[in-house]
Amino acid sequence: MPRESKKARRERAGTIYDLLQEEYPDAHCELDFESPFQLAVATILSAQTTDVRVNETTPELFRRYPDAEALANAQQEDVEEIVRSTGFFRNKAKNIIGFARGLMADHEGEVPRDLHALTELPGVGRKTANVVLGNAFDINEGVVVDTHVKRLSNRMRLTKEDNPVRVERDLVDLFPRERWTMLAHLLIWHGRNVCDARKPLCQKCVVSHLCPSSRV
DNA sequence: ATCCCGAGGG
DNA sequence: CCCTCTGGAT
Repeated sequence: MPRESKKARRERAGTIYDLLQEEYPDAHCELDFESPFQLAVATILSAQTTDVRVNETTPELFRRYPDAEALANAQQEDVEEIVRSTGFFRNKAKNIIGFARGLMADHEGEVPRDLHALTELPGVGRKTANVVLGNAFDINEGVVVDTHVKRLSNRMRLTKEDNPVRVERDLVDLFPRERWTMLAHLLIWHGRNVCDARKPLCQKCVVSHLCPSSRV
């Protein structure tokens, strides 16, 4: 089996995208939010946790701390109690308060529409920044690479990299910019519903014929 | 590389 | 019990 050419991989990637979009026409960000600030906070909380669990904690969190000014003045113990069930709760409470204070100090309480400015803020890495830019501002700055995107990209051999930054570099090279945000949603939905981490349901997978890891 | 750290599934 | 869930900081 010869090494797949760049052109062939781009075509395969495009077909995978089309089939997944057909399968998940309503794929979207499943975190509940009403502002860029709320999406950023919810995304920080979503580390190593299901979005369902995040959505259980954020109504109370945003009721008490609806914006950066309120959260910047919060007591850490109060925030810890609200976000406890998301795991890593001490770090997450510290991070979202630090994030709010950073917004107040450097951005007049508003979330910047800039990847570098975002990643300078406490608790915000490249993944979180890409989520905010793509889903709060409709800016296709990069591809969100989370645990699902990394796993599926490797299984489908859209990349051979393990480092998330390198995975993203391969993905932005394979897909046109206007597809970057939706690509992550499609891979995440497929990862949750079919291409499970432990027991992938290759029999139910609409792209199994394009996947080198398929066991069908 | 390691720490943070909760909940649900198999 | 072990693994996984939209990671980031040190």
